[in-house]
Amino acid sequence: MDNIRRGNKQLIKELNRAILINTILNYGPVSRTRISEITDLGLSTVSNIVADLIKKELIYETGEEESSGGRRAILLEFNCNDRFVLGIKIGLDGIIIGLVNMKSKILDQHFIPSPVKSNEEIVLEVLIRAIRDLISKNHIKAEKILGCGIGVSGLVNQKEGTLVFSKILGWKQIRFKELLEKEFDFPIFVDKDVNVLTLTEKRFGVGKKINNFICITIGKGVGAGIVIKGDIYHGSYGGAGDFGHIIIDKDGPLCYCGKRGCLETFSSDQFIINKIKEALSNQQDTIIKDFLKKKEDLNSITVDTVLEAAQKGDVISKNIFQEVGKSLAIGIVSLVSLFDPELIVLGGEGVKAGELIFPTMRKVIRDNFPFKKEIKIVPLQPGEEGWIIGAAELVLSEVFKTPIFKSKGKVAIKSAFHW
Amino acid sequence: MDNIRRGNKQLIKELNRAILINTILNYGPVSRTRISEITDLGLSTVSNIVADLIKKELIYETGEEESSGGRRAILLEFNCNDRFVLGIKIGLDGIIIGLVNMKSKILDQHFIPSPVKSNEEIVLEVLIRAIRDLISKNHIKAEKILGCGIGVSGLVNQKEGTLVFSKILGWKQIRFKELLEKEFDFPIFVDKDVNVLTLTEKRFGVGKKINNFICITIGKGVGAGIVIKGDIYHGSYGGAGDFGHIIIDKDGPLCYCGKRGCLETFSSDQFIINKIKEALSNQQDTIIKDFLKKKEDLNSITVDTVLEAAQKGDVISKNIFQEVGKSLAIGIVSLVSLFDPELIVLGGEGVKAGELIFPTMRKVIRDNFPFKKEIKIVPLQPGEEGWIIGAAELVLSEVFKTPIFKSKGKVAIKSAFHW
DNA sequence: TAGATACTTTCTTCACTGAAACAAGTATCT
DNA sequence: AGATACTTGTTTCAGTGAAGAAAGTATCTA
Repeated sequence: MDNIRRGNKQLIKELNRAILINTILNYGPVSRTRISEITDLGLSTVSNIVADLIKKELIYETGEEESSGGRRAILLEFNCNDRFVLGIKIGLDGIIIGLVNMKSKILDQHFIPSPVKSNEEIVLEVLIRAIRDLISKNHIKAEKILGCGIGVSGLVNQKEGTLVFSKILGWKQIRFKELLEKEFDFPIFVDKDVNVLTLTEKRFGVGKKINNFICITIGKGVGAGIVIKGDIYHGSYGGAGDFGHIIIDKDGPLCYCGKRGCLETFSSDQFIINKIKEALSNQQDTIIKDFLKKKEDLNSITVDTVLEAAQKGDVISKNIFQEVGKSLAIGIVSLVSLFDPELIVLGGEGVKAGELIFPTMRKVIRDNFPFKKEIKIVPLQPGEEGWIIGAAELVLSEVFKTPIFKSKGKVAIKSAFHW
Repeated sequence: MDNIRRGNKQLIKELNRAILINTILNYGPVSRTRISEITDLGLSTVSNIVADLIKKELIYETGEEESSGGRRAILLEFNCNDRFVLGIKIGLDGIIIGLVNMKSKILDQHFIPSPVKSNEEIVLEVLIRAIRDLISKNHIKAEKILGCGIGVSGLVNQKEGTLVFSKILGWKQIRFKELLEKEFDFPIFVDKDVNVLTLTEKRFGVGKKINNFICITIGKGVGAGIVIKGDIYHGSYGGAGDFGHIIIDKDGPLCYCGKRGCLETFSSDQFIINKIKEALSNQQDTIIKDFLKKKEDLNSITVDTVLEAAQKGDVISKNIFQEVGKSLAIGIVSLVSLFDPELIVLGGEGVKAGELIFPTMRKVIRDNFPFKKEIKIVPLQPGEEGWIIGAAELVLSEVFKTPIFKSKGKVAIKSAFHW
């Protein structure tokens, strides 16, 4: 209540423009009359606002509809290629950068191999060059870029736009926002990679119309993006959704995070590798042996090695994935108890092993909720687009944010509703 | 965005009235000029709205302030005793019912001993009589009652206003809303007891200015009320916050809920009783023996018995409480990993044993987060007011809800901003 | 040409706004 | 004590500009 703007003509104006633009985004191409019907705004009001928005080049007329017995309707469309957004995903393998239009369509994307194990300066240098290259290659004026969103693995301070710490990347304290904003004239937004992927699912994917859901990523680590009442939930200090570090075994083994019995100690890539190494050193019968050139070459084993073995029918390997499935299920059971979500989405590298993990996982979940009707669990198609679109969405969601709330402090980005 | 009202004069009007009433509620008694400063509304606007609200008897002038060098300010106050709300808490021991004014002050309250193990009809009958008695005893016209909030232990369907199932009360499928609304002309709101208590803390207690926090109740069961972005989070099906049934030991003992290793199997009243019985049957040395008249009278042991023993220094009993503390800590660690809240509040019967439980709990939490700065954990004073105020708040929060959102379906309650 | 549908123009309404007027006090000087 | 200046709080009133209503225009079909 306290953070709501007072009512005056300015608010009405912005609000109705927001409603109108959103209607065109969702229903477009669409006529004035139809907009009036959908939004319940007066026809003259719609006409006036439309005229204003056309003048400002935010929308444009794009032909006529078939007649339905009278004058043909003039269709309106959002001018989504007038300005652009950059979406960046920083991963262990490298950086993916994409140019995205205002309707979240990827226009161009590039991959820059990893500058991992680098320090702040080098990472930033690579990013700056990548951004400049992308902009110039697409012949876009820099002032047409609305902003840049970055998704990165680790603990992120959203407000400061810094990566506080990332175990996987081996980085800490990288001031993306501050340093990139020095270089460019558009705002930078940073968030955890899981949250970025979750955002994509919320806006365009399986979570589109769902208010409360959780998107779990399985891979090097285990994380979760939490959507509550339609928004990503970050927690008070940005650390929410640390699904990999809930405790599923109170007297379990020590985790690198300092706790005991974390889910991640039973389900991450490292767990799989450790398990298979253990099996090998116990002389257990697994075809992984045949994969190794030298017998001692244990360090060359990756999750993909084990996955391949399991897919070829190796029992030991299959069992390991099943065990991962069981542990994930235990974690999900707790998630469901706490969040009671409508949907759980599974993403990340780990879905590649889905066939091996999910059946056990689903079974354990079912067994644990005998009185509850089946919980909707949907695996995601792997791919890079999700990350880019989500990162770009960090910017777009700000641009198209409902103009009802007071903006405290200096405004990071100008809302589309008073361009 | 889709659920936001379109901008027009009506919205401006309601919005500014809402802002003004809220300002008076928060800062009152307060002058027109001060309201203008706080809200940023024009002075003439404030005067106009005030005149309107005085006419509608929502606010009134209540004397003058000391002069600060000029004309004395006329103070305005919210007319909080013009209408009333009922708050009911249904517990194992009985029903507490309270008459609450619009500023959440309890004006009268009564206790009706338990109709537990009764069927739907009897429970409803008792409630109806209790409500009638309270209203007539206080000489209040029924039309002055805005609504009635009910807090009850168990799984609640908020929308339907039903208790779906309660293990503790042994009830299922009680249609509070439907049946009580047949009897009375005001709307009924039902929520889980934990959420009701949490609501009180959010509005008036330690959580007042905190956006994200969790309120844990310890007692017959273990539950949690979750506050996210200032609102209680219910989950998609009303089951969120089932903290007692997160899994802290994946291979732990079977819980009555059908899962294995639930927190509640390590921390509820039943756990404490079972543990002490076990100790007694193992002939361990505890002064509880002396408490029992007959040696075999094991079933007379309650948590209070064990608590008394522990407070008298009984080592076995003390250890049990410490074990509870440890298990709760493990659960809280997972909560923190998932929610990253600013604050954790501890309430419920269990706080009586706080001295025995909390030190261990805090230590285990600290040990588990070596890299994290201390987490704020605040125990609550036990008492009944919290339940009543929270239950009443279920109604008041609807009455004073920000008038920005579209109300879908038929409106449950008329907002104060267009009385 | 009648009827339907889409859009535009013109005019009205009404809640906020800001400036000025008014009201009622304090401070200070004679 | 009375006059004057200043301060603070409230009301009045003309003005603004957004939505909205109604009437008019444009364009299509049958």
